[in-house]
Amino acid sequence: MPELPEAETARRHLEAAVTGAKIRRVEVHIPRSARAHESPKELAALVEGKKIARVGRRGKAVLLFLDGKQPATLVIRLGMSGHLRIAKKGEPREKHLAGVLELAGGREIRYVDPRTFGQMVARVGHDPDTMPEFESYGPEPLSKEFTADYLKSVLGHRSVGLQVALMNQAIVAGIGKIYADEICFRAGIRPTRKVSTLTGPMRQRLVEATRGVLRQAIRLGGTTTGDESWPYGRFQDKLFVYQRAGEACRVCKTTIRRTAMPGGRGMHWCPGCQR
DNA sequence: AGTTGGACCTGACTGC
DNA sequence: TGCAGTCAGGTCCAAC
Repeated sequence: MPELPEAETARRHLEAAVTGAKIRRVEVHIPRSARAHESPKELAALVEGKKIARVGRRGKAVLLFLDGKQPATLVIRLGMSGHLRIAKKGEPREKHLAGVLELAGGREIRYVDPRTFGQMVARVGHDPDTMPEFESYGPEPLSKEFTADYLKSVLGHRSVGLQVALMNQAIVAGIGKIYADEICFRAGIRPTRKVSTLTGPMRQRLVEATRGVLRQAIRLGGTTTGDESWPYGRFQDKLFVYQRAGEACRVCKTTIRRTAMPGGRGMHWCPGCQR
């Protein structure tokens, strides 16, 4: 499921392959994937005929910065099964092909999204901070703004558990279930711990664990899980707790537990390593 | 305001 | 073998 490291891997892939390319035409095959727009035509009108000046990222979203008469940005939110690939025009269509960006020269960027939780949104301008998608977003976890002091200011008065807080995009952008579990493990803190009770050293460990886990995952191309929608990753071999309930902790041999979190979803953690 | 839970969606998996 | 039921989770929205 694409979180920050998977979005960053996709960003780097696209940056190398399509920077400078012109988008001739946009096709929307799953209308729901353009649901932020009145119609797919509105999306196409903002994108067609423009050049990909740069490929960026904000949280879990990939951003295509487009130059033309009216500069614009195509925001691609991958949802939980979204996947971007470069194809040659005429290659067989994927089963859940949601959208196609046809490039000058016979290639195309294909956006495939079986569960259709993701979407493509075109916005005017190049500044993510002006776009409704990112209005409430917190800092990038790999930026200088993400510090122990910042965490103190934003978590001090909250009663939610740590894993829920890490997945809140308004607190920090780009973290989902896999990395929230792994960050809590590496920081040595239980995912259920109420964030208002975190100590100063714990907040410092969280900042370091977040950076360490995300950087390593980016280096390894993200995480590939069972549903093969993300074929690039090697971080799955480095997981300590995510989807390892019932198995022995790789550090202390304690059995990894799965505990239901609000919403009925599970969090994975090691009773031996996490306090 | 912060928190919780349901809804959206499809493929993979489980159990009969 | 096949079919129904359950789970997975990013994000939004309604309700407490």
